[in-house]
Amino acid sequence: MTIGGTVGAGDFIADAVRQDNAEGTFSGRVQTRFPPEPNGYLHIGHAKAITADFGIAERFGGICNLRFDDTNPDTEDDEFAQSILDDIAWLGFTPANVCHASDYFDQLYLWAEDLITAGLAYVDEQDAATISVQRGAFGRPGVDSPYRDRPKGESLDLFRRMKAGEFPDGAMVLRAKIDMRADNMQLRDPVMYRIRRGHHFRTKDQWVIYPTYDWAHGQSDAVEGVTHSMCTLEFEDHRPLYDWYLNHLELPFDQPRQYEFARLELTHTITSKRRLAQLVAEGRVDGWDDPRMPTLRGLRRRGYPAAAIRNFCASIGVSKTNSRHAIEELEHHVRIELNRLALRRMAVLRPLRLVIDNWPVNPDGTAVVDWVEVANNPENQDDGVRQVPFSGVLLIEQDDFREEAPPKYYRLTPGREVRLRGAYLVTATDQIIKDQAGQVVEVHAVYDPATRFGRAPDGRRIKSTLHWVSAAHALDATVNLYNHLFATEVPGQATGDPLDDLDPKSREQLTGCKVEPALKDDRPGAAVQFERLGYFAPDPDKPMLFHRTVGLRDEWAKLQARANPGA
RNA sequence: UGGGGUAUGGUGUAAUUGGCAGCACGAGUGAUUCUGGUUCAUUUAGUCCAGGUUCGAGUCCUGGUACCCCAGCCA
Repeated sequence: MTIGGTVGAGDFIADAVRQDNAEGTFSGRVQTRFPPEPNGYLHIGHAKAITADFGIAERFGGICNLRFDDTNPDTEDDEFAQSILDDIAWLGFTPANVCHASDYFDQLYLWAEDLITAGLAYVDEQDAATISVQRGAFGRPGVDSPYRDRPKGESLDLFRRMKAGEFPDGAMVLRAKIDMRADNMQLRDPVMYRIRRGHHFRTKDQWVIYPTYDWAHGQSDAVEGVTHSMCTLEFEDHRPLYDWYLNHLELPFDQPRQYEFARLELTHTITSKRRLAQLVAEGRVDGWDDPRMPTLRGLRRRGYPAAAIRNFCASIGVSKTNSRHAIEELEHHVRIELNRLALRRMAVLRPLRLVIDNWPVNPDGTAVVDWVEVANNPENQDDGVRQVPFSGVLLIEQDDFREEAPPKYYRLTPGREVRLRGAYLVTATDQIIKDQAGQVVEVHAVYDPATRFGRAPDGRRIKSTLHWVSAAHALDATVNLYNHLFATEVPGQATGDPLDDLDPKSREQLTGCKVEPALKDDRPGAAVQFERLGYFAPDPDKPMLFHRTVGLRDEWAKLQARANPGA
């Protein structure tokens, strides 16, 4: 996939693959994997990893597996596994195989016995705190466990009895015998197995010992025939361990190689699974699929097309630099997609009555109703047209009328002609009705009958086009405005708990909104609208654009700044 | 404190491995437009610092600086 000309040039992992192919390292074979732990929902950060994993495989004619890294029964659940499956499919990727680390528990166990037999692993009966102290510290070497040099036969016996369930949780662990004085902390006799009586969502209660990440990961890669194993930067220190295990085992394939890249960070966005889980647990959001959440499901509910997320991930590429991308970059890709495929609808969030004084009436005194034809999507004729009822009493957005127009304000103001989208050109009169508080509640205008469908026969230029609904036909709607959860972020000021930085306006509920009748079929009650992008997504997979709300908030701020340069 | 990494416009990311610092987002300006959207044109601004090698350094050498990761029986 080539997006914006930035991909394909050469991220460093692709370079490595090309070099391997040139040298015949894996006989030209390329295989990757996406290895989530099923302990939460996928978020935008995972999308980057997925895109990289599947992308590398695809670019080099290889395959990519989905592998659940399910080595910790305490935190994992089938609910999460299912959601991950769904989200990957929604994103548009198809794993070559769906695998589980737990599929390899037998093989892992056998390999562990091999290591013990080779004198490269031992059972340690100390508790976690003691082992931790013995590990030493940065710049200070660790000390050997008193069990480090126990006879192989003794370790083997103990390890078998660990598996058989003869010891309580935490009583002992299996450790690799590497080097307690290594500069790299990962090499100070890491734990390979621990006793854990948690209920595993796949293997149930079959096992009471579970492999750690480090012991399971590289070996799982090897079993599957992975060639290029990509993970995030914090595992760089683990690579020597990854290699050490593999070096001491008999492998069915060439030894895989681990590559690390920077995880995705986005402004205004929390991409820590732990934090997101906390938000859900504390009830600060409605769930993992709350439209304010940066989870794939949240983004989907917010109306983000999968293609936009894919394109974004492809465009930012893969590097080892810790960086934080601007959320605007993601939004840019969302706009591109939405502009292409979103259906347009008209809605009025804060209604203002607009009365057309010269609108005709029927012989019985009722107002004429003119069903005008409006394109569903001007960017795509195939989306067709719909009929929208126009009549003498309309509702427009309060923001679209100003009694006294500031400079550069092009919308309705007394004496000015604007276009009502798809309908007629109208000119506001001086007649303005206000309530006791001085608020404008009704505006009057006259229409030009020669401008049906918004076309001016004389070709006169109209600066502004407003959206509108017919008061008699409009549907009542409650609209939820959703925004990023962490919109209040200030650069360099994010010292405290990011959860204290929630944007209180990340969700606003507007009642008394009016939407055009065509939205009846689109379940307006369930509507989700994201104001900064201005789209409307009653059905997450069928986004719709609101007219005129695009960038309104920002534009309005600019407008006011221009109008009052001093303020 | 030891080890492992990373530094290129406001934000990200490239540079054929020593040869004109390119692209995207953002921002500014103008044009177009039945969404103040889109589209088009255009402007702005960059190699962490100090030395060195070289005809020539983002790239090589020396010495600094800043930031990230590592002391779970989490992943």
